[in-house]
Amino acid sequence: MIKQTSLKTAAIEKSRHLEYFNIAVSVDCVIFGYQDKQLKVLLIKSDLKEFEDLWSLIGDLVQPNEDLESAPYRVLEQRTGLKDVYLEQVHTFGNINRHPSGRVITTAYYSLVDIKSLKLKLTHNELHWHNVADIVELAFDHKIILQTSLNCLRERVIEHPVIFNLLPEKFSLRRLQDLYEAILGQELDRRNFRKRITLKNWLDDINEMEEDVPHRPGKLYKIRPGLKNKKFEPIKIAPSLMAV
Amino acid sequence: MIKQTSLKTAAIEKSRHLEYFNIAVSVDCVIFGYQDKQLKVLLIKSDLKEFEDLWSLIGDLVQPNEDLESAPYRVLEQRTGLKDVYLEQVHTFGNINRHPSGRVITTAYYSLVDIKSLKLKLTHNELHWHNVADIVELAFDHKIILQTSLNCLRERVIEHPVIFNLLPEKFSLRRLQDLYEAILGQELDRRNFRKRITLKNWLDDINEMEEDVPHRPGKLYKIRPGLKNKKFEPIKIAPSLMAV
DNA sequence: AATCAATGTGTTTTTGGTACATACTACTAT
DNA sequence: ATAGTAGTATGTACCAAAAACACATTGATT
Repeated sequence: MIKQTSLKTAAIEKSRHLEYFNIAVSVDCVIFGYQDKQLKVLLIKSDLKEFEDLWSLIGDLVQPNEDLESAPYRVLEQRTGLKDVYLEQVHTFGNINRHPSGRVITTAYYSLVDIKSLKLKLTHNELHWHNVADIVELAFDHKIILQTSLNCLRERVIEHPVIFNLLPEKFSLRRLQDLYEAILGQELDRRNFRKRITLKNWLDDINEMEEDVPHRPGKLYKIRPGLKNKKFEPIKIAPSLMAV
Repeated sequence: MIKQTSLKTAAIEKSRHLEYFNIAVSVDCVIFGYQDKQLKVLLIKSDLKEFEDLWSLIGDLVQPNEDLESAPYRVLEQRTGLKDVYLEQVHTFGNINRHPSGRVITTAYYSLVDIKSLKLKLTHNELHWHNVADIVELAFDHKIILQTSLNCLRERVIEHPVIFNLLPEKFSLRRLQDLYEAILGQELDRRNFRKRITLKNWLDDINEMEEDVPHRPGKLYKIRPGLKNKKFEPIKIAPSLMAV
């Protein structure tokens, strides 16, 4: 198993003895998942004595021969085996004393993954899923990083079809609504929710029904092909709020 | 006069000979201004032979003893003499080859300043204001940084009262609308614009009129005290789009 | 005095969001 | 088998905000 965190710490301790502008650069991944109506985040036990018994985000130093953007993909693949995940840069955190072992600036990314698709790989591992809502403290400044990421996710999820990265391929509208509620932290009206989702035209009705549910089964849907990992980035023309 | 860019380049060239994870960290400031109905950005002549005759953003390496967030404030004060400017982190750029002198990861910030308030300091200087709309090429990856920053600014300006950092203390609604149009890149309807601005309740009518204008003078306004540099950050509750 | 160019405001229409009620389907307990 | 329960599924009325739009006002210029 990979023991990256120790490597990272050792390297950071080494770096503090170098001169002038020697600052270590890392990435930290806020890996979101969804299970049992709860938004989850994948955490690892901190290996620093300063943060004993605290959990931390999964991160690593940026390698000299890799693009910054590539680092979180590498970290995610090393930790979870997943490729082609949805990743989004959130913010860069660089307070002087944010890392006890030395000067480290970290760029935070959040990722959305389907917990079921990597369940087996996590057994016998120091990684665990935690309910986002229940987290009270994390190592380093990772609590703030988590909060910032969650805020970004909340904004993003409303207008862009990224939420489906957290769900299995087929899902009912009820499950989708549960997920929205878990992310947004508030209950939604079922009828209005369904209206708006159909309006967005993100879903394909696949003519299947839920099975083995203890009630009337709901219809199953898939995300329309091509939408799931699409990046909807900057080149957004001026919004309508102040239109002519 | 400060000759930071050369220092930065020299330091970067030195750093490439250091081992392993030695990556330089810089900040780049996209300093927006507004004049003659044009959105402007403050640029400096690149001092790298690779980018001869190209302009670049104003940046510097992050010092080992300063917070990342402090660096852009320092850069801005050194370059323009301005304190208490409005600054916002945009994104961090870290492609391997983005800087020809070595591995540099840069965090971009944008800033909004009133051009008039620092006009004198820029004479006999290698700094110049450029029309954002006219820029076709910049040194490094600064064109993309500029575009990304502009997109952030566009989003921000709609909901938050930050635009006033670009204006003198007193201004007419017409000037404000011109500025919105310059930023958003589209024309706005005067009546709807005024309605929405008054609805936002950001302005104080100071009972003064424009002077020396070749037409009917308009009323002058100020931003309401306390709003100008206020940060309206993350703790934003779930938006109304999907409310109960 | 008449014209021009800008400021300043009000009304209607349309759209989209919110609130809300009822019918339908499957499983469960009697 | 029947009634009850808990979920799915859908439609309608109301309200607020955004867009489209027209006219009166003020001051400078001719």
